Amino acid sequence: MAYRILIADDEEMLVRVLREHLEREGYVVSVAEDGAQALDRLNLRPDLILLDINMPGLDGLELCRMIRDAVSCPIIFLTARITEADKVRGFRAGGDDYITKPFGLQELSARIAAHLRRDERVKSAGSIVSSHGLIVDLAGRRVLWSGSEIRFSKREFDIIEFLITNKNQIFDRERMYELVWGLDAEGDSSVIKEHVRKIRAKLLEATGREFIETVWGMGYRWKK
Amino acid sequence: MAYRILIADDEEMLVRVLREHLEREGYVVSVAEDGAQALDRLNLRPDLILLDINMPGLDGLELCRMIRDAVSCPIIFLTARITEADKVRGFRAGGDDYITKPFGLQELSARIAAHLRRDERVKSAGSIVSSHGLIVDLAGRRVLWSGSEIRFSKREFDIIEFLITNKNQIFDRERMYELVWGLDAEGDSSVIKEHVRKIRAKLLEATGREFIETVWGMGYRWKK
DNA sequence: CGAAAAAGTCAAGAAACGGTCAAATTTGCG
DNA sequence: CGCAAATTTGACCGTTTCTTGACTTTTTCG
Repeated sequence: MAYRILIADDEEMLVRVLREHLEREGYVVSVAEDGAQALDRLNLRPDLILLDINMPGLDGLELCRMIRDAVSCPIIFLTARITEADKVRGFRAGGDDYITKPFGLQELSARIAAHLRRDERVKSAGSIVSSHGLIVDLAGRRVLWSGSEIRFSKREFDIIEFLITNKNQIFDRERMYELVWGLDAEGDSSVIKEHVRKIRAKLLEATGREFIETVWGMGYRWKK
Repeated sequence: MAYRILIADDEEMLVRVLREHLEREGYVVSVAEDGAQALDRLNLRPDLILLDINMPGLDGLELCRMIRDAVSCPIIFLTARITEADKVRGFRAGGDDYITKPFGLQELSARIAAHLRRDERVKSAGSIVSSHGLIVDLAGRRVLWSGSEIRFSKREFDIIEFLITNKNQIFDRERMYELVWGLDAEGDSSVIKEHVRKIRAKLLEATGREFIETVWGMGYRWKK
């Protein structure tokens, strides 16, 4: 299946060239001309986003953060010129790479391919996710905080893994129960209340922070 | 629950064959013979639309855009022949796929299935819809306005989600009650008055704008 | 104008939900 | 088998949210 690339840029000429080039390489391209449209187009679940950092409307970095909240695909900034400070801010906001205008199409293609490959690897490897300094090692099934391990039982880790890999999404207890215990599981989803309590207690004790948020009537979510 | 497919095409023979074939595959099929009828049938909330691009009356692309304004389901164009330029225009107008006549029923089935699967993924993954700067995060079940969150209760969010994903359509309270609470719900649809009041108050307080419009005697609609 | 229908407002009781705890049951392991 | 840890269950309580019904305002139309 073809990779989907979202171009968020308002320079018509540039967009036209990019679209043509990328479509020739077999990508499915969609375009957004401003921030709001870009957010809207996330519906299409792009595999990679090319984001012009200077678009009308929303601030580019802010936009990047919002995109990051919704999808996890690589984001490459397109930008006129860039300082070291810009770079740092960009990476903080969740960008993965920069390419400064004007750029060659060959170079762009190479970077896109690299990111897609890397993303593919990460997805399949199942590895480490971190969240405000908390390191969750999915392969090793351990949670680390400033060097030392916080111990969780199997169920507890299952729940953490589930929530953290679906960061910022909300799941009610029914749904979590189905997805963590399995569709065919019988039993009462209210067990989750108890597990969540334990997880929270351990995390709070070790880190002093709250990671799991309750949204009344809707469910739980892992804070970004 | 069976998927609903809307066929918008005026060639009687073709429609008859399609209907029979799709019904045999378990879909619920409805047919529109011109643009106006197609728009009307959107009430049935189809899960996918097969749209003949050359129908009497409205221009096909224009029709596609109007459909797109109202519903978000996949739209597959049925067309006699197609150039690259047509394709681009079609995608711009919000089409998702093309299939050129004459086509095999097998191929059509495959494409339909693929789109329904993808759409299901998107729906369950949840996504983001924006409306005049208001950002509704379906997965995170929250509403953002210029960076900060406007809090809504579950029912309130359900209603917002429903209206905004059916932008520009009007729903009377009965219908909204059925579709948001569920067909089997018992109770009085006049609760909606109260929820709408709360939603409006919160939105107005935060944004200074009206998003939900009352159409006297008809119902409510989310302003485009 | 004036009556009837539709929509909006408000307050209060009902219902649903989440957090907590302790006790019961199951599981893993020596 | 038998112990300890993990998991599940059920009950309770304070809170938040939902619903209801009475009442007011707005709109329509004879």
